[in-house]
Amino acid sequence: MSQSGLPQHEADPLGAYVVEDQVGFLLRRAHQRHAAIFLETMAPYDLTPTQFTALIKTVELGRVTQNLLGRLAAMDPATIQGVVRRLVDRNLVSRALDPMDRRMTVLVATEAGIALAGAAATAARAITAATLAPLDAPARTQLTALLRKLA
Amino acid sequence: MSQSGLPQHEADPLGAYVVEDQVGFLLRRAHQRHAAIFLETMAPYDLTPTQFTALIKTVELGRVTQNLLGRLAAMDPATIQGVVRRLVDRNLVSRALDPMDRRMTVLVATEAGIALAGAAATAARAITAATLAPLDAPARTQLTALLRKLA
DNA sequence: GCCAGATCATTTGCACACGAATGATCCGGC
DNA sequence: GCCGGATCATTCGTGTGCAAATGATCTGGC
Repeated sequence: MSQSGLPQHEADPLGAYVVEDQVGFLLRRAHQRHAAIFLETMAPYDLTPTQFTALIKTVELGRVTQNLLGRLAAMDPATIQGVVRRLVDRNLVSRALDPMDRRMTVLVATEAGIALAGAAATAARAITAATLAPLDAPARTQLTALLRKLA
Repeated sequence: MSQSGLPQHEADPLGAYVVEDQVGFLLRRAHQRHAAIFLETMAPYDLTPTQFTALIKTVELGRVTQNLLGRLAAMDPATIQGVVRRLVDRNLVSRALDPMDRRMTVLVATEAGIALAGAAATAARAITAATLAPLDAPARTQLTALLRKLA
């Protein structure tokens, strides 16, 4: 009852479902590859993608609340907490209490943080380029536009 | 020395670098959103994206080595180890020693695993559709093609 | 036969990622 | 004024994700 050409298995219970063709699988792979490129290129500055994003946004904003920073950098409160703690431990960001609202701690990038952010931003351009290297110029623009809509 | 219209900060040390426009940031956001959709839709089957992928591939292949499964499912040995352990704990996959090569353990999906994979594959189609919902049909095809090239 | 190098699986350590729960604080409405 | 609901930050538990190290085993070359 199994004379089909299928590999050592009777019927296919998956109904022609192919994991490798699904957006989710492809997104996970692409994200993994980018993370690998990021960590290697950013190694001199010892910043992870999330740490880099949080630092950049803090520099941009001047003063931010931790939760707000998390929302802007796409991290939930539980995640941004650890990220900020590591930045504070390295003296790239400083905490200050907000006298107006004692629930909040205001974050400000230190001089060292601003300097590192500037240098790291240059590396980040190279990371974007390396990630998009398999695509030609129009395809890069297209991909970016499509991903933005997906958000 | 700061009469520009920039927000409460002197010069911009980032050189017009905008994190939100980088592929890495967009990939991370898109991946997060997909994961959220996945977990919610797959809740009845209690499978994470990686667990689902590993299960599907095991069902497809009939018999696999753990490391090979990891390579096919885009997970390194350290990661696939935990994923497979959880599947084995739930009796969706069984382990067997390979008498030909005592380093390897051969994985086979159980009846329950095959049945669950079939049901979950249906949910997975809905997940792909929901993830791509913000895009029209041609854009979906385009995005999938672009992501594939990026891998 | 044997040994060097490769491969398999596991473990440890660190860093996201998020749901859920907690305690402190703020705010609007009454 | 006070109280219920919202917001801020933290913690816990679970699950990826990967580098690096380990021990067991296989393989090719000699």
